[in-house]
Amino acid sequence: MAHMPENRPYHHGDLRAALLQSAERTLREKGAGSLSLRELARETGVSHAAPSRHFKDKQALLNALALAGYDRLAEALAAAEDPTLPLQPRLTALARTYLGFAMDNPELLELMYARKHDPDASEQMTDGVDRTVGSLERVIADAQKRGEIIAGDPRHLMHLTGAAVHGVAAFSAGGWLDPDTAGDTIEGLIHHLLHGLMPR
Amino acid sequence: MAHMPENRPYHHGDLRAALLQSAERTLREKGAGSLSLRELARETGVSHAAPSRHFKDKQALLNALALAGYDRLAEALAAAEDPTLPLQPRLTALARTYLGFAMDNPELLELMYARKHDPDASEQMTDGVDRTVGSLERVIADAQKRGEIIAGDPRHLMHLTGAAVHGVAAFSAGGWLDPDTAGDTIEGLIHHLLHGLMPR
DNA sequence: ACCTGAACACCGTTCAAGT
DNA sequence: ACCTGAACACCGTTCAAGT
Repeated sequence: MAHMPENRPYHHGDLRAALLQSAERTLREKGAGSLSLRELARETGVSHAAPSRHFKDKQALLNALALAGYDRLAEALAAAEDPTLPLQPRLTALARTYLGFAMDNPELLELMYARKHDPDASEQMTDGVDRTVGSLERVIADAQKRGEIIAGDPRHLMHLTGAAVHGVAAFSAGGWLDPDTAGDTIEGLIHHLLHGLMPR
Repeated sequence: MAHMPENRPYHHGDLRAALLQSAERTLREKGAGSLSLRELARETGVSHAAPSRHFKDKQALLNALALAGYDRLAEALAAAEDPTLPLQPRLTALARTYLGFAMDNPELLELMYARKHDPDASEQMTDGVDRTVGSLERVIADAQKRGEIIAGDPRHLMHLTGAAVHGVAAFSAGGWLDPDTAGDTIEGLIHHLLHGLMPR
């Protein structure tokens, strides 16, 4: 009458991780709007009340997804950071990486920047944003030291550059910018930010 | 026993407009997440099934809200357009207007750029974006004619500039950029886009 | 510690029927 | 034409109870 393996209490090991993984699939395939805790529980083969042991409510699960997103984005940016490159290609590589993440994970990006601040989780979010834009700050500070970029508060320049890159990425991920030319647009953005739009 | 004025069939005139108005209040006060058709109907004093005569489903109501948002934004931008101004202040005025709209209507902005495309309503959305960025295109084309901006596809320059401005606005509205310095950031963005970040 | 089952108060959508 | 009332199939959240 033993109809279940005995090596785990009820399910297949780590419900929390299983829920997050299933949630990310649903997010990618059907969007954040049609993500239901009950359906998630169903897919994972667990009762509808089980998730509440791991996430106090739906928002907590969404927050966890967003935080994981920041981890992956920050990692991708760190991997794209190449201090041996000249300034412009170095910045362009970062911007292209951000754009790539946005187009591969449009729903996740939306979630990451959604204004649903559990005032406590909002700390972690701000930290996620900081880590994400942090690679930019290093590049800018470096370039200033070498005199390749004008002086000025590096955080101000970072915010401005980061926001601009995010704007192109958000437009592209949202479908308002032709995906085929999004790469050119982001390249043009970096170029014109560095050289200016005015003649000479 | 006449407990209702006879000059209207059931409710107070224009249910569609009443629903939209009530929805926009809820959007501003409690966010898009807690916007329910049933509660809207309750507030408007009508049965929960009544809204369906005016909006085929919830998404249709959200689309209508977003479209109204584009109308208001495009109108504000058109009002801020001053062809007698020199290039930089002229662009800065547009960017500041966009930023102001974003900070006054953060939830509405999110809705306007949400990727929930009923493939039919998506046409109207794209049109809304076009009208919104359209004022930018005129400024850029003008400036090119006067030789104040380098030659090149004006639509490319418009997309790039528009996306950058949107990025700063989205960061500010989302709370990732200090609201007190958002104005400086957007001014810096326009300045550096025109003059470049590189020395000389 | 971790999960279940039942219960509660909500949803959006549909559809016959009323005025 | 416009709205109602009832019905259906879902939700998220909570909580006693089981293992």
